[in-house]
Amino acid sequence: MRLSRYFLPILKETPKEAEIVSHRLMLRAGMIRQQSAGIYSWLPLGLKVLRKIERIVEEEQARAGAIQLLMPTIQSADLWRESGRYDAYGKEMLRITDRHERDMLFGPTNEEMITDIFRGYVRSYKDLPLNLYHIQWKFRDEVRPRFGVMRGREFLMKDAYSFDLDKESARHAYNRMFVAYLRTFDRMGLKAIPMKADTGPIGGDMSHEFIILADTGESEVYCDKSLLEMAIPEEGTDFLSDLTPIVTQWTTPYAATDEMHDAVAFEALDEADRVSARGIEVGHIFYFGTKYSDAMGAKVATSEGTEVPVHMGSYGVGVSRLLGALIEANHDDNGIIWPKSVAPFHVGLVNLKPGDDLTDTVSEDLYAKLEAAGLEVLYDDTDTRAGAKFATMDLIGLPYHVVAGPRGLKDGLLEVKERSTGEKEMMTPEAALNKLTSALTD
RNA sequence: CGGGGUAUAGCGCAGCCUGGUAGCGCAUCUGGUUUGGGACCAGAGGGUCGCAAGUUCGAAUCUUGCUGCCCCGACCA
Repeated sequence: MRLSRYFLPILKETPKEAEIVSHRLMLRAGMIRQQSAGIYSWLPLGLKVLRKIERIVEEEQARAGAIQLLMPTIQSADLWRESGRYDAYGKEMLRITDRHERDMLFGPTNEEMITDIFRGYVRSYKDLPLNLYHIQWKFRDEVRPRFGVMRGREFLMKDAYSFDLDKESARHAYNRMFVAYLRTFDRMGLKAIPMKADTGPIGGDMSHEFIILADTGESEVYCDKSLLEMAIPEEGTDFLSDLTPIVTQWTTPYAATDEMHDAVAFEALDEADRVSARGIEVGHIFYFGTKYSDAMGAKVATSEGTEVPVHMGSYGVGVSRLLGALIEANHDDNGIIWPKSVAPFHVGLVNLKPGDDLTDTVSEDLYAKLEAAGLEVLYDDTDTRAGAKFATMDLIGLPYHVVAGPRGLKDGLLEVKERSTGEKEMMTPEAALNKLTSALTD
């Protein structure tokens, strides 16, 4: 992409409403635009990152056996009356009336609708287990939206729903999502720690929040230091096998959010192993048994020919929130530092002197070759000063910057800079091409 | 939902107290000089002063009501 043809509205000054660093940087880097409290337009650069995150989520969901579909944002109130939540949900649910005076709502979540889909088609235990998910915009009319996309009213969420014959198989479904989440966040370069969460009326030990440690987190969290270094399940993990050992490994060390915190158990740890920090919740997995299948009549026939309500679980990832969490975890004074897996572009190629034959020729050639090698390149071909170009590149945080200027090209050299370390190295265009392709394609 | 704050050009702000035709920096446009870490000079364009009512000869400024947005707390992917 040529920067001269792109839409990248960079702000030099920080809008005053932005308090936390991720919100500031997203606004300054031209990723989002606030349209109303807690409601944002996603500008091209922000949308690109959002899509990369979605892609990773989709790949890991598929690996774990979840099937993607898409449900609407607008739902009928009748479904929610069946489950009893129409009245129970409260003011967070945005209620809408259509032209026929029918009660509708903008979905804050989709348990009712997925249960309706399930009961409409599935009749037999032979069709289980089943895990259906979608990535769709949700609306929760938060009293106080804040922190940019970290607590918006409209937000993009991945929500998966599992259906199983009994509690034991539901546990396997739960474990599959547990492992998928470990891998998903790891692939984004995030350390997400599963922490015991409140299970509500169901009880048991089948609810975990996945928490990123960051100073600007909304809640206080406590965990055993060993969790920070624990190995992530491999790509080749067999999701059909018993995943209990992995889940046990990850749930045995102490880890809890504020509301589940057990100070006695925590202080039993060696002092050096105690981590207490702020956390951002980016995922939440939950087993809720037959709550909705009972209320809505989602039953299947067993091998004995009897009918039983299915056991369900739900598994959420805050996709849009993850952008905020990623920036909170990866930035410096100059701007964002994107992990390679979610960067909007892999390389920022800076032509320091557009109009100069040498820099133009070398830049255009390298631009074409990098793209041909499958890399996404933001090519700064604009006629602005060097300082402004560098500042922009640092702000938007692409993993590698390549600078083509007259000074280096006298000797046939470009400068290649790694954004995360700040390390700069002079090399020929061929060497730069090799270095970047090997660093960014794996 | 309780408490606090704020609203003036795309962004950041001054002006308001003490009413008299709206200003600064950045950004934008034109011309020139510049050119390796957010250049300089000269000129130009751009504002229903959040909305409504009131007071007044006259309201950004005073009064009342409404609305938006932000912050702190209690709740949530």
